Amino acid sequence: MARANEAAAEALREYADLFALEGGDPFRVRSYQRAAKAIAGHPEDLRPGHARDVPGVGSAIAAKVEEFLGRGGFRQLDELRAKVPPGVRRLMAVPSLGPKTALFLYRELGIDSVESLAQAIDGGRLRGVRGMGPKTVENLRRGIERQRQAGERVHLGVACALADQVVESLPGAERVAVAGSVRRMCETVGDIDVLVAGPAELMSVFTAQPYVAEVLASGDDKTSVRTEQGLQVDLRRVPVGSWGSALLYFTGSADHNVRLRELAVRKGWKLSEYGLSDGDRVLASRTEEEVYAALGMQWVPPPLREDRGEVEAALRHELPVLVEQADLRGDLHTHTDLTDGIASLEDMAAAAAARGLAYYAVTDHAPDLAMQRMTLEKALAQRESLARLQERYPGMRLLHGTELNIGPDGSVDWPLEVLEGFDVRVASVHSHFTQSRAEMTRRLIAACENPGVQIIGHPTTRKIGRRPMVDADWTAVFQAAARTGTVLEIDSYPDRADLPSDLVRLARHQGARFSIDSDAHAVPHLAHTRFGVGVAQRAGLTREDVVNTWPLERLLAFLKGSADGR
DNA sequence: GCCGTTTTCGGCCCGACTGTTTTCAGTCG
Repeated sequence: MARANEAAAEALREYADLFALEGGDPFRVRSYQRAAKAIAGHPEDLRPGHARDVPGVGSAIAAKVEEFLGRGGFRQLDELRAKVPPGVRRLMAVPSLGPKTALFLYRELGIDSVESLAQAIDGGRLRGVRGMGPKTVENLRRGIERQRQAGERVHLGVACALADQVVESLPGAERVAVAGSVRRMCETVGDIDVLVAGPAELMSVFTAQPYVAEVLASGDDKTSVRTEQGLQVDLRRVPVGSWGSALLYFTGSADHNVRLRELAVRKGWKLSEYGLSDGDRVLASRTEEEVYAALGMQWVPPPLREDRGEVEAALRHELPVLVEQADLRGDLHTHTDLTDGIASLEDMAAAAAARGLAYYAVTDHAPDLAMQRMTLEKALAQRESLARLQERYPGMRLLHGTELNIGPDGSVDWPLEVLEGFDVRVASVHSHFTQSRAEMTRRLIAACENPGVQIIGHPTTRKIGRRPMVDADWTAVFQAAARTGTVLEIDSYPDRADLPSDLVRLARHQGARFSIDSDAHAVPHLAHTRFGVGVAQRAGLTREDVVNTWPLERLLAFLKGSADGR
């Protein structure tokens, strides 16, 4: 993936933040933000001399990017960094705290970090300060609390990118694999575990990598570092002969491992990272499959290794055949630059075809989300463009869809006769997140019962580390979804992972079906479905549970039938 | 700072919500 793009985009995001903090022109701030978004979402790697090829990058930003590609920074960024302490920028990450307030707190009260803000709140120093009423202070306190709960953990998208980078930086290894919570596809990750087999020099290769900020500990068999972004990475070197048992041990979860060790003990054996052994005799160690087989079990896919019934199922040889990314035949929730995507309809469709999809729904936002400036006329014009574009893709069916807005009362943008003109109708909550449980439950059930609604998009609306899930009686909502044949989305965006896997389990128990969608706003986002598949696997979903693994005809019949049946 | 069937200057996603305010500023999607 385009690593230079992400680094350059992050530099521009930082510059936009610092520029905003300095009171810079908001339109210029937005230009930097837009350029960052466009660069991050650009399907091609940035190359020197080609920054201007990215839409939204003009001559001024191109010059900054070119300088960044050359030396990892640019002059204007350096100057602003010298003026504004990094902690002040981090203040802006506190929900409800923007640039104006951050600068005010810094200038007037000397608050230059989230920590000093927390101290100021606890010490009552904000009392009586202009604009800092009790509710504002309480909101800030809660925002800081929410950040702390997310703690040092990052979402899986960040963790996977770093883990991939670590693996690629160790080409001298005989074997290398990511273990731990990343391998289990946990929605958030506290540290990254990587396993290698090979010479001891790999450790010094590792500590010399540019992403390493600090070496916490380093020996021949285990090295721990902290990266620039604050994440800890543990690299463990194991003998190739015990690769399987080591991978098993370091993949976890701890609870799963405990259960396996108990099984071994019951047979009079011992299981450790070095192997499954009977006294001095090693029974299995080279591969995970051998170890599980020796214990009389099926190999357990890592996303299931949480001691939530998978051990028993594996002993009975009744593990589900989990849905995989290759099973996805289509994507039912994507955007274009007609609303808030950054790529054209043509480019998104081409990328979808290149991914081998059999069907692809374009679901731009509907008019009730006013910021998107959508109109029925625009939607109908898009439908015509889509029909013309279809001729280019005999192997892929283009579906015209929409992402509706579920209003506070559960209603959506258009009347049924308009909705029926769309092949795919996703409906999502985008506002009024703080309704009571009773109101939110009624709202979501009303959406399920609307015959024009086929899929509920990102049902909880959470954003990891930023916004909690809305409060609803999920059992009641999922029962309504099952009863009406309304599909529940697993939004694959790694900072959403929404539904979360625990709720997917609950919903499946109620008989609901799911779609695993990218919610792509740019070409590279189409690949995010790997994360959505991880959520589904952790919940034990099979192909049958996921409607966009189905052949198109079956999918369309299901969507239509569920609408008719209400 | 970007961009151009509104076109080389003058717009730029726009409205709602929140908490504070006495007429509005900041934040968010």
